[in-house]
Amino acid sequence: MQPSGVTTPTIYDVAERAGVSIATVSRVLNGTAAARPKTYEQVMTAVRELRFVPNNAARGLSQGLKKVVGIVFAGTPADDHLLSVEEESLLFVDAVVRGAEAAAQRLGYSLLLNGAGSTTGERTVAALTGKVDGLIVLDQVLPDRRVAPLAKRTPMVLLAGSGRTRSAYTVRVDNAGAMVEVAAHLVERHGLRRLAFMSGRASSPDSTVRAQSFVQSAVALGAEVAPLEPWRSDWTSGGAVQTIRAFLAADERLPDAIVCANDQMALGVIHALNGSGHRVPADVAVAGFDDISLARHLSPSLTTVRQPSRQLGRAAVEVLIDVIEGRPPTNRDIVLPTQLKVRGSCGCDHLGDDDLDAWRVEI
Amino acid sequence: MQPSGVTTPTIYDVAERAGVSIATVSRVLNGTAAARPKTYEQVMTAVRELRFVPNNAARGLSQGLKKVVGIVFAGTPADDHLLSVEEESLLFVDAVVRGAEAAAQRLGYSLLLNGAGSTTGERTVAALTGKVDGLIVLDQVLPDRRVAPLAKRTPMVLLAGSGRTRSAYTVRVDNAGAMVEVAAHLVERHGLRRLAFMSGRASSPDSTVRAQSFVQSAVALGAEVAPLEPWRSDWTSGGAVQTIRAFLAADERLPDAIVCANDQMALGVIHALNGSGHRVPADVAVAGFDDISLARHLSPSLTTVRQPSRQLGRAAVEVLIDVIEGRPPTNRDIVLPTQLKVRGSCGCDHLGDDDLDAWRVEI
DNA sequence: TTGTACGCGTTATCAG
DNA sequence: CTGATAACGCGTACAA
Repeated sequence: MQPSGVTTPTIYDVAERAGVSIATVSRVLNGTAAARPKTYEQVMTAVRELRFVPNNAARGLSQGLKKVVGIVFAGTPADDHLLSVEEESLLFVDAVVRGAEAAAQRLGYSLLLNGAGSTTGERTVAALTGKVDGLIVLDQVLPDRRVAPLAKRTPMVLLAGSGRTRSAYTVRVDNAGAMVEVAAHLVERHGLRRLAFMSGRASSPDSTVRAQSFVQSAVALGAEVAPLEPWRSDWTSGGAVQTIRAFLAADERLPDAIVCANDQMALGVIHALNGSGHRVPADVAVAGFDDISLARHLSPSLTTVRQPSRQLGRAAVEVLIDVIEGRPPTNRDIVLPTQLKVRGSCGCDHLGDDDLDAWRVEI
Repeated sequence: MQPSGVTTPTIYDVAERAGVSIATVSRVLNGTAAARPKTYEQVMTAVRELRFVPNNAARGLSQGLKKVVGIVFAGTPADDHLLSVEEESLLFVDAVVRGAEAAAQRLGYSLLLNGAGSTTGERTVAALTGKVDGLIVLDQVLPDRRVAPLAKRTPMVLLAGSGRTRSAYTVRVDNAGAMVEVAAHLVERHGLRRLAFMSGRASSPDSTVRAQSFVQSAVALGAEVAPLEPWRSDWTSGGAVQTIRAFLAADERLPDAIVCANDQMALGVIHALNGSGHRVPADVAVAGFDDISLARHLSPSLTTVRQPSRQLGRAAVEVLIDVIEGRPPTNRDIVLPTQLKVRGSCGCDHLGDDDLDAWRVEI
């Protein structure tokens, strides 16, 4: 029964040791009802001596609430042989997870982490249903039309993505608005005309929305944007390096600016450009998206759209738990603000201290 | 009972619909015993129609196995107000978590994520005991002497750290050996004599071991190392920037090389140096530790010690599950290899393509 | 091959 | 204020 051989004390052990019934133990432990001071003490010392910790499985069964929320991200292919290859994961996802974890913990829940392959999303989500009270599903794991049936069975909030799904709660940023700002900055402030947008994986609504909005507003401002497809990459720095190299090998003329769907690709672009003798931002400007923590500490520092990643995770958890506990929020589509962070890679002189103080942490 | 109002079908619903007993349902679902083809089909269609998913709490209670392993990292202070400050988290930890998640999933387990504050480590770990079958505890969450009592109650593996704890399984890298290599490279290959080591948080055995080993071997090679304390930072880029600025403000002479306890600090060091007109590696060489995925795509690319972060997570999960399922490994201290990655920041000409092919991922 | 009935550890409902 | 005892949903001896 306990394969590991270690035996854990149960509430019965505590009750016996304290000379009371299990009901009493349960009550004092949960503060459900007051107990006589003496009884209280007896129970507590028994708990301490036995180092009793309630079995969450039993508690979950009894209460119908496991106090666990799951978060599913696109990333871990089930196939093991791919693991060695895909070493570079999405920093944005990690930040979201951190925020979600902190929020869950604060609200008395735990966070169950779960990667899903490109084809396993639906199955993964469905299976997880038995282990959690609710789910946070990130961009790219579930096509919009798969959401509704799943959301009907389990409290569920979609994090990032298009925001077009009405069947579940959504927490996201205004991708479209952010790209309008980027385009405006590049075209109007820097007078750049020949632009390119490097997309992430095709299955990502986030990437798609950013691309479309960027193209649209750039064109509206009189600039031209290179065809999207050849500029597609895979969200990673390594992938972006490859894409740029392929482009350079084809001996094509570089655009004035390359805007990337995330920071990691922007990094790769800068690296590849530097490696082939091109200067950023002198020869070509580069911008990213996310504002990963390292972005400001690079040379050149990265111009990017700040996305409140941790807060996204946190908001998602808060909404989810509200739903789980029967307080469905009225706002079903929460949109958090973005902020254009103008730094060195677009050609602006970076003052270097934009918000550095915020980074100080006592040792 | 179900605060969210959604009702989930149970095994009884399936049994009724299929016209069999719950025992039969359980058997076909778990493959415990063969069933007549017809019965099998009846059950499976009922399962499909009802979209039945077994309740993990019940299953865990019944079997004494929750199929969940927890991982505890130092990082999320319980205090909410600190969240806004500490935005930069350890990339190494994120990588470990990714590796652990993938491994857990492959072995049929789920990963429960849990941050612990500097003072809450013990309590957090103890409380988690009720939710999981075993725990992975990262560097910095538990002082060595707190490990034994906890490890006695729950299968537990320590990830990173000194490796000095005999009371639990340990998975780590050879920090000391790695630093010997770094020192040798800097002193013998580059002829540098005046060195400095930037530590991470004082509570981290990882940082301490690296520092000690580096100092020792550098001195043995005839170099001198600046006093450790003024060079201490907090693992983050932002912290490192501050440390360097403070140092420069004091108008002290820079060392020939600054070796950092992790890559993020190395990045910050380079950034701060660049910002004050110093050139890396021309004026001062810089090296890191971890080899985060971005390290090779920076300018200059980062010389660092590659640490197999994901594999650490994976190995920890594998060991843990072996213990949980009653197959205690004989090797209680698993040490994974590190590799010195000589790149641009130490002054070596970086060929640029060291292992770039490994980063290609199909889109 | 299948069904009955019990146990897993908690919480919660009732009496007392 | 406290103690029996019935769920909770699933796995599994034990019988048939």
